Amino acid sequence: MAKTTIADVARLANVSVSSVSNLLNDRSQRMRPATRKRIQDAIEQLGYTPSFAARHLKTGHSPFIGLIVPSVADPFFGSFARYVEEAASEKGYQVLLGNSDRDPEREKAYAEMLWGSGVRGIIFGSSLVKFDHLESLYREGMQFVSFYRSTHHGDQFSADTIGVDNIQATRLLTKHLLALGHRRIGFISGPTDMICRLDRVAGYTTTLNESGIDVDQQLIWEGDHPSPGKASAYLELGRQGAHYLLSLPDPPSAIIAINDMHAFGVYAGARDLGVIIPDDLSVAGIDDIVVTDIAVPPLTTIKQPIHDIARLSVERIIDRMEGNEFQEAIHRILPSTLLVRESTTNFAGRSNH
Amino acid sequence: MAKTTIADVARLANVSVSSVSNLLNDRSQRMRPATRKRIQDAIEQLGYTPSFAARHLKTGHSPFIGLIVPSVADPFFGSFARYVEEAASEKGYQVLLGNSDRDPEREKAYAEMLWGSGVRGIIFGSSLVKFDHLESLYREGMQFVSFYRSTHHGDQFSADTIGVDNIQATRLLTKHLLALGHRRIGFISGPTDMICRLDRVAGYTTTLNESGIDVDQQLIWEGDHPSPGKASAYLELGRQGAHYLLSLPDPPSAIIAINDMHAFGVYAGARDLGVIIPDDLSVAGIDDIVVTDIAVPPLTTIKQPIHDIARLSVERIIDRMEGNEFQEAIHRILPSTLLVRESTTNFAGRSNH
DNA sequence: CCGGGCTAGTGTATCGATACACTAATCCTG
DNA sequence: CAGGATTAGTGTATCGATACACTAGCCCGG
Repeated sequence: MAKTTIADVARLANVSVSSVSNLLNDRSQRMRPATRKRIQDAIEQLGYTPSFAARHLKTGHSPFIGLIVPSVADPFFGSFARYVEEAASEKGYQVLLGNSDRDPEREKAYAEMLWGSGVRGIIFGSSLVKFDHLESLYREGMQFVSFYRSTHHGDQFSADTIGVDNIQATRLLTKHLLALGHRRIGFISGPTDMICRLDRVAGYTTTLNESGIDVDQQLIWEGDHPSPGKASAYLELGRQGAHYLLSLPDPPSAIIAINDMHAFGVYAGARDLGVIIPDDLSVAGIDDIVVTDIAVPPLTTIKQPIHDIARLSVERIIDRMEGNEFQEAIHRILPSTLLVRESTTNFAGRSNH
Repeated sequence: MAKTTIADVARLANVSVSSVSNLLNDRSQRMRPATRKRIQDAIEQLGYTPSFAARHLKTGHSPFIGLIVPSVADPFFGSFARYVEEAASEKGYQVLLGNSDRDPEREKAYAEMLWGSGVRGIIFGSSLVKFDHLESLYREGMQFVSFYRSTHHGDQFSADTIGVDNIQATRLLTKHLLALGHRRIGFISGPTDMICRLDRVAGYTTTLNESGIDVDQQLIWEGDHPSPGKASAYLELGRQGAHYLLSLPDPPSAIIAINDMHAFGVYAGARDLGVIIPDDLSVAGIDDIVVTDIAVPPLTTIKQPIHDIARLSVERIIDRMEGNEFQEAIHRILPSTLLVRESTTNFAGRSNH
């Protein structure tokens, strides 16, 4: 019951605590195999595990990384969290999870708690347009890696960013729909307080412009902030957006939603109004969350390489924490791919109404 | 950049470190208001935050709780994790997340890492039938609370269990389907290595028996373990199960799936075979995950009070960690409710084939 | 056979907070 | 006004590991 310490091991193995410590920290090059074995046996016998608290107190760093996402109840971030945890645990790190609901105050409070707990690196699963609230922590030495922040908008400090090209994502979707003959394409966005969202809107508008189509601002629906904590909030927003767009005098024949949850909300909204997908309306999302391919109809979407992103994020944050502090920030963009499924189809002309 | 310590504060406020520590730990009853203010000002001025590592080393406990779930990529556990984190952070605790894939080895390894990190309490989001692999940790003083483990099967030690009555859950579903006229009701279970699953199967079989219907073992499909890490694994299992059950010489007219993800797999499997839900086949799940009500058709399911369960779990684990160690284990069952939606309907007689 | 260099370790101050045993100064109370 | 009780603190050993400055013993060259 009483915790066994490094001293207990040293006593049993008849060596000094220093030697045990050296072995534990891979500084045992110049140690006789016999001695090494004695120590290892003692560790085994006592079931000794080092105290991270003591180690942390002495060395100043802990085997923890922070992960802040809007909400793990969102299937997309749930998957992301899962991969982050997996990669971290392979490297001997543990993940402290925080849900921010995209609230800068909560993000800041959380990050500060983490700092107090000895965490020196945080992965953000999503980022607000402004990063200012984290500047003071950065000054103290906290390291950041941010997923989902494709472009850097003159931040005051250097955080790694890893993600997909969000502009490219909506560009692919918009081109796909244009190729199917759609000309009035709606966009359901939610609040554009995050960089990924701004980029996604931009990809949509620039692609339309390049194709000689004027962007009709009426076709861009920007929802309010959802009430925090409700996993179904995005569905509801998508539904509201669909109601709005489909009730326009000249409604769109296709809708791009900012993510798959919003897209499924569009499914519900369309059903409310008796609009059939894909016959009357093509719908596309982004993320490829777990249920997209068994939805009815299966959802056309953009698949993000979130497994790779998670692993890379973990590698980077550990690199940064383990000392190579003043290296340049990296801004890595990984490719995303268009998955064409049955929710998008050829524009069949304006249905009679 | 250099961390400010309790000694810095004491120096600035012209008191001893003991006094600062006393203030920080609410032992300042007998301290002059003026002194208290001096200390508080010094803390403010220096931006001092206590080192959790040092505190932990001295006191033996840390502000962390562990949360082990099969996978946060599963929307159900994602929601659960979200609520656990919320409740914990309100109480000043942080959540360390682990994904076990229901592998006892991984559970054990994870729990031991947590112990080494100073974590003295773990919430399990799901539990394996056997808890033996955790016994040695329990001996050392680790506390456990387990969600989803409705009955206690003679464990060697006392862990709190909080959850829903899984027997009752499938009982409600089975009765509902019987009331609709269904007599051949299939059950898709996945491996029955977890208590909640055993209970769910039991609720189904006993209810059938009580109604004078012989349980046809052919109608119970037990899938293999899914490949770890794949969020879509349950969908695939449900699909396989549906293929099997619907290809029987005398197929069921209704299927209960062990959870909603499996149920959506049944949706996919039914579609593969041209079976229409609910006309040809009624389907019901358990969990009420986020997309159930916008599925086509919306899924009849059992809603678990997972928000309450999460909060209660956090309260209990903190209680247990904070010393009242040898209190009795509690076994709390919270009510779950049947949500009837459009995926279940009256048995219409055997469709011609 | 002396001394420099190497091997295989050892001894101990230290990280930052806490807990417990102290004590100086003041206040009663008989 | 002696002396016990109370108030408002203080001093320091301690938690468990690490880092760095040591050193005992041996080898080998000159």
